[in-house]
Amino acid sequence: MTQPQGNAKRASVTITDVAHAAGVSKSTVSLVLQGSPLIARETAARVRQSAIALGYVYNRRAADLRRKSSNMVGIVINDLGNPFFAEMLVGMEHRLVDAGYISLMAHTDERLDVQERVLTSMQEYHAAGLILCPAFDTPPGLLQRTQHSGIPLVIVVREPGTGSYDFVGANHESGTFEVTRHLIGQGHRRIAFLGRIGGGPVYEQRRTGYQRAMTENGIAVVPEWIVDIPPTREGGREGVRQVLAMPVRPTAAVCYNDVVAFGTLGELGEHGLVVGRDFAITGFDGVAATAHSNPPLTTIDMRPGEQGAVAADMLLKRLADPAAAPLRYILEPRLVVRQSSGPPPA
Amino acid sequence: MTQPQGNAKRASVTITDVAHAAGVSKSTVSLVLQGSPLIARETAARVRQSAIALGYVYNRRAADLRRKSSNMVGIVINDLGNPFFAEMLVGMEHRLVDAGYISLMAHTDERLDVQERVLTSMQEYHAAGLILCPAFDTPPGLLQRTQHSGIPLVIVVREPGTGSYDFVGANHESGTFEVTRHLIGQGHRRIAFLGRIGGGPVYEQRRTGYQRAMTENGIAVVPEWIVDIPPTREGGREGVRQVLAMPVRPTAAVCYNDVVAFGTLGELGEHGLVVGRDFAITGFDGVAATAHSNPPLTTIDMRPGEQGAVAADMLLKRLADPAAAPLRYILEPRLVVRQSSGPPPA
DNA sequence: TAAAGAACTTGGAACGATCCAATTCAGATA
DNA sequence: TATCTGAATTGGATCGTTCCAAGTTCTTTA
Repeated sequence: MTQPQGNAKRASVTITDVAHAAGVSKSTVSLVLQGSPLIARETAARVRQSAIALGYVYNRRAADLRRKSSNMVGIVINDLGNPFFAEMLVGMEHRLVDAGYISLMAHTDERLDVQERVLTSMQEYHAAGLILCPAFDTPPGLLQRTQHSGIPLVIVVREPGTGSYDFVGANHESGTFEVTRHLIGQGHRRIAFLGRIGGGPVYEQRRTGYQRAMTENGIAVVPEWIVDIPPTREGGREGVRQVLAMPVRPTAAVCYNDVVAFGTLGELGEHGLVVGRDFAITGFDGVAATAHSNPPLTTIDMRPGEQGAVAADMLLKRLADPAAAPLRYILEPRLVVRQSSGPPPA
Repeated sequence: MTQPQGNAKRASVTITDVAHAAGVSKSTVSLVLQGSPLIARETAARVRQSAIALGYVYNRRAADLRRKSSNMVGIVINDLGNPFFAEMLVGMEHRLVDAGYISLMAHTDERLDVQERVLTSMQEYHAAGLILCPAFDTPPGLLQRTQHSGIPLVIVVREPGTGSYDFVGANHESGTFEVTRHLIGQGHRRIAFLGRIGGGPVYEQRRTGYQRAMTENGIAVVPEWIVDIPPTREGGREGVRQVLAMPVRPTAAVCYNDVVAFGTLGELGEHGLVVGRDFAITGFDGVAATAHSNPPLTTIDMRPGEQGAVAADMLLKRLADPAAAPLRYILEPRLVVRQSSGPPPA
């Protein structure tokens, strides 16, 4: 009734219709639309008028087909529920739109079959390039296949296998090393680590940083301090419960990421403990919410928005020069100290 | 060096190449790819083999051009920094991928020019349909123009003007009414409202619900209780500072949304106040993080993921039946009581 | 006055699929 | 043997652009 309407009859206005209306050839219209200086001013004006009058909309698929190009960029994200990735997506998208691209976005939610599907879909649509935050356990073969298809590919955060991809990542180990050292500096000795065990390189690196900081400061890590929990808010709560149940209770916990840390804030609060005074918590990622939680969270700032922007820029560079050597950007994390990491209670 | 490679020579493998290799015509290949039962089993198998052998990838733009269809759906979001919209996006995207669509996503960040640009871009790409969370102050004309282009359009959250669009929204007034009544039930009398003044219908409705609950319970709203702040975490902090400075201090605050509420948690904590005991806070939106903040937040659950899914379903319905009467879905919010809204201190 | 050049403009062949009408070719039927 | 049937296959037009080589005016120059 109300929806399509006038459009039902004439399928759509084409460049040829505009040409007719303006009394020129379709070639001329095409040139006008591309802003070519070859066409006389008045002609161009006339063409543009007819286009508006007819309600013409440019058909980019047809153009792209002929021209064998496109200005769509595929973005594949593994976990949009985590604000880290949401902020990264915002950073990417912003840069791409500014550069005149539009993003084909897909969320895999860590499911490999979905990832496979959306990647082929993006190839079928001839995306100009792809930015991929690989799902957990992505086989390196997938990346190779994708890369082989000839579409420029930038990998972000996780690096499955050791290919020669364009890559944007971060030094995770130095991050947890820093933050753990900070806690030790505050006087903590019994420090727990809340995260996944054996969940791929990023997990390993973050845990290693923690362990290295401990041993380098002469503190032996008690195995039970390393608590295996899923990297979610719920996981954070669970971790806290385990820590509080330990016979000799730690006074601080280094969390795998900010989301886990947020979960611990909720749980510790419910146990009547004031974070930063009764127990120290640190996060990892530097999502925007860390500055405003209760208490504000000491974290490792990974500047997610910046990482996204860097990835987008890298893809744009690659598009400009497809033959250049692989690009790499490894972000050096920064420690941001806030109230959540005070010294242990006397 | 490493990137495109073998693909540089032969631009790309087409259906014709596959046809040649398999010793059939391109029509046959096309039919095979579409899974037509017309083609003999062995022929189909042979064609599929050649396709794989040549590394053929289907060119959906070419197909779509001819077929005048597409399975891209445009999603335009106004504020991805707010987890409410991020969760909604996840809900939509999930549903669309399941239905075999892929999403062209754009984030406007409340900028009208960006919104205009991405919408035309999506039309130029002949998206099969559009889901739009309009930016602030979107002129109703834009929607009409977009709708006029013949692409099915679902509007979400904000409804600029009074068109006959497919719309997914919520009853905001009843939400704040409920939550305010809850606070009154807890014994609060001096209740502030933290949000934008004159920021469009959604703001108005939420404030109205608060005011109605107050007056219906015989409480006169002191004008200064309505605090005008931006709908951000920073805004929440700012609002708290203003409230705490009032000569006769309120004992509770109804926040415009969860993000504002999170800001207040941080700020109140820094003032040494325990939320839920010394001061009551309520949010609005029901984002996932509300269940794990410190303290967990009483909020109005708007089920953002569900709203997204409903919007996607609505678009799918519209695609199936473009001529059907406009669809509307108004979600009834639910009050979720958690620790942040305890009774006032004695 | 003819030739050369500049400034525009244009026809028609791509691009890689779909789709329709037409064709081929067994095997069945008369 | 001639005709018919139905299954399997195919040629060629088409979708809406771009792009190239070529065409048309109109000035300028020798």
